[in-house]
Formats: sequence, C-alpha cells, structure tokens
Amino acid sequence: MAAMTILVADDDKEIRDGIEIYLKNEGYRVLKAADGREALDLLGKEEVHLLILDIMMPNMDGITATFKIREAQNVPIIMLSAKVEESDKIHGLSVGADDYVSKPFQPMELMARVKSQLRRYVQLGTYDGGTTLEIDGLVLDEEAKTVTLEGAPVKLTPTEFKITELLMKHPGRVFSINEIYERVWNEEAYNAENIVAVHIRKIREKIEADPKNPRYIKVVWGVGYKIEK
Amino acid sequence: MAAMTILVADDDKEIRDGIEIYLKNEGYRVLKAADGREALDLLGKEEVHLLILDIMMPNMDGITATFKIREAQNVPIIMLSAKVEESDKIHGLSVGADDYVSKPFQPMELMARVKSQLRRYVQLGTYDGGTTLEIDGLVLDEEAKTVTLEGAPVKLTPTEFKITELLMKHPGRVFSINEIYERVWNEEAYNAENIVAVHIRKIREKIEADPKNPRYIKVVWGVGYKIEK
DNA sequence: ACACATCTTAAGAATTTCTTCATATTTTCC
DNA sequence: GGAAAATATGAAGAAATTCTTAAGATGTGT
Repeated sequence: MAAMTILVADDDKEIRDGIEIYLKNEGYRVLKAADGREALDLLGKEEVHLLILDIMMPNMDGITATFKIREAQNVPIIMLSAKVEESDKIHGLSVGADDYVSKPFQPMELMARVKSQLRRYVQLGTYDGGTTLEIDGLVLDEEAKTVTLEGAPVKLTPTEFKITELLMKHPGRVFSINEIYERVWNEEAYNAENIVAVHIRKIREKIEADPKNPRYIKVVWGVGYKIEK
Repeated sequence: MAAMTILVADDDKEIRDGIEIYLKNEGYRVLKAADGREALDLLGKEEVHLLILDIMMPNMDGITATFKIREAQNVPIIMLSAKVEESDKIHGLSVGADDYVSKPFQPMELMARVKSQLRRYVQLGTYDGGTTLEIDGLVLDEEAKTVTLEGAPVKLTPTEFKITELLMKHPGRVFSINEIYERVWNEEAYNAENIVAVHIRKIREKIEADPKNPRYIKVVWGVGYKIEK
C-alpha cells in the first residue's frame, strides 16, 4: 500500500515535530499545520488519511475544525488535549472525532491509536467524491449544492439540502430521526423529533407534487424516513 | 435500526449490572458474561455488535479474549482496566481493541465511546447487518425495513417487522414466547403470551396465504414459534 | 440597524400501531 | 372422549408516532 498521509495540527512546534518523528518512523507521510485554519487549507489540497488535531489552537480550535471537516469528509480524526476533563472527551467524540488522547501522552500510545484507526479506515476503502446523485428525476449535485426535479431547479436551504443528501446517498435505507439529526447537525439528538419532522415537511413541500402521498421521502412508521431506491 | 446488542464482560457483577443499566437506557440489548470464556461462548451463539471487556478476568483475560475474537470477527471492542499504566493501553489497542477506558470511569464517557464505535462500525459497513434475509419466497430487507412475499410488498408494523426479523435471522430455531418478547421489546417478559400471540397472528394474516396452515411461522406446541429453514 | 431567510420551538390534530380482554379453537394427555 | 393447557381470534380503547400550523428566535447580508 502507498504511504498513508497523516496531518498533524498543533500550535506547539515541538509537539508537531515530535509526533512527526514517530510517525515517519512508522512509515507514514506527515503534513503539519500550526492551527485549524491551516489544517483545513491543507486538507483541501492534499489527500489525507488521518488527522491528529490539538483542541486548543489559535485561529480555529480542533473541535470547530472537526466539525467543518465532518461536513465533507469521513477521515479518521484523533484529538489531542491538555485538558483532562471528561466533558472535553465527550464533546470531542460526539462532535465527530474518532478517538481522544490527552496530553501528556506516551508517543507509543498515540502510535497505537493511529494504527487502530487507520486499520479501520483502510478496510472500507476511501471516501466518496462529490458527484451527483439521481433518483427518479430528482437530481442532487453535491459539488454545486443544487437540486433539480425533472430538470426544474429546486431551492433547498442548507439543512434541507443536507437531509436530502443523506437520504439520497443511501437510497432505500431507513434513517431514524435521531440518526438524521446526529448526522446532519453533528450533535447529540435530544428532542429532535419535531425539528426533523418540520424540515422533512418543508422538503416535501418543495419536491413532492403531493406531500400527502410522497413519491420520494417516505416515512417508515416507528422507524424513520427513507428515499426509495 | 434494530436494537444493537452489546456484550459486557467483567468479573465484578456490580460493574456488569451498572453498565447494563446505562446501556439499556440508551436502547441497547445487553448480554453479560463473568469472564472471557463465557464471553466467547455467548459470542458464538448470539449476534453481538460491540464488546466491553475487562482486562483482568478469571478463566480468560480480556486481552486473550480480544486476540481470539479478532481471529474470526471484526466487531468493535472497548477494553476496561483498573490499571492506569500506559503499557496496558498500548497492549490493548495493538492487540486489536478499538478503544480503551480505565477504571474508574464516568458512565457517560463510556456511553459516548460506545456510540462513537458503533457509529463507526455501522457507517463503515463493517457491520453486515444491512443485508437481506430470504426464506422460500419471503424476503426481508433490514436496511429498507421492507418485506416482500413472492415479490409483492408486505406492509408490516415495527413490532411485526422485528418479530419476523428475529425468526428469519435464525431459521429453524424455536423461540419461546418469552424470548421473543424479551428480544423484541427489550424488557422483562411478564404476561407476554397474549401480546406475542396477537402479533404473530397479524403477521400471519399478512404473509400466510392460509393462516390456519402456516407456511412460514409455525408453532411448536408448548415451546414457541419458528420459521422453517 | 434593518430586512430577509432560515431554523427552532410548541401545541394540537391526524394517523397508525399496540395492548387488553373476552371468547373461540386447537392440541395434548389421560 | 373429555379435561386441561396452549394458542388463535376479534374488536375496541389506549398509546405512540407523525403531521401540521404558526409564531418566535437566530442568523446573514446590506
């Protein structure tokens, strides 16, 4: 397998360089960033297979960065933090990070976690490029963020777009309301029923000729919503 | 999504039961084992989606168990340990565990990690539960939550679907009424006879041409129900 | 600061599903 | 064949889930 690329983002240069040494030693290619903004920029230009993000960084902290990254990518993220508080761990994990290591850490522990995450990641293959999805006359362009129905443009709000995108990416699969909420909003679902229901209705108003008998977004009673294959 | 099953192995009964309460509260089905050997036995009989293994257990420790499990399965494993030593963490992770929590732990942290691992497991498709089951013209799609009979769609309610799913997942095996109740409702069976019988009847109405002489769901007098292989 | 679009919250209505109970039928065993 | 146990059925009220409407909150750009 070609060398995996790992992006290390930490404002402390010593830590960046230290981690780099260990990673290179394991045969990985390493990119470095001093803050979240830099990390995002690099991520746009290079193919990265795993990120190690410090939580506290100038410009953009690790949690915000994770949030942004998760909007587009599914790459494994390991968070670093000096804080030992549990609340941070939970926050990091629920925001979309895949693992969490608190400073100071044993380099070998970090290496073990990198391997663990990478093993997972590789097994699936890679992520999906932003193409267009089409289902029975409904076309969604992930790059242009547009939707057309039988050729006619449909104007969806960002949230509506994300929900539609999620459902169209997995046609036929049923998503529970909580799952929709967690994957679109990127946070714990709490009392999400109403919120999701309202958005579903708005989407239906826009893409369904007869919202009472929806052609695309169907409800599976007691389970969730889906778009037919 | 059908309830995920989590296997908790710890030699301390209090910890097992404590974790169980939190997990059930989140809607998971919970199996318990007092040592590694028991855990492996259960794993052979039941479908498990995630394991929480204590490192120090009689008969077979968590690390050995992880090693054995990894020979056959790729299910997420979270390790528990009273030791705080880094060496254990590394050992645990490199042996094949997916995450590590040291005792004493905050229950909420453990829950966050369970969710995180499970989300990953499901999302990466490592989880093969999204397939279809078929028995003699009766097809059940676990992802789409649909059932077809000789190609014609059959509309089942959530409870009916879960019962059918359970029986079809283990064709030929007889499930007692109590077992059906406990696995579908995820709670203690108390006076469950009637309720299960009513649902069985409704399912038969929908999938049996002649409910009097059922082709799929057969009763084993005095024992329970099964679907023929 | 203002106008505009979007998101969230709340509450009741509409719908679907679950449970209960009474009664009927079938099977087993003596 | 008859009694006891187990399962099957029908219908109605209870419960849960989703839908709808509308108003208030939040955010964005000018």
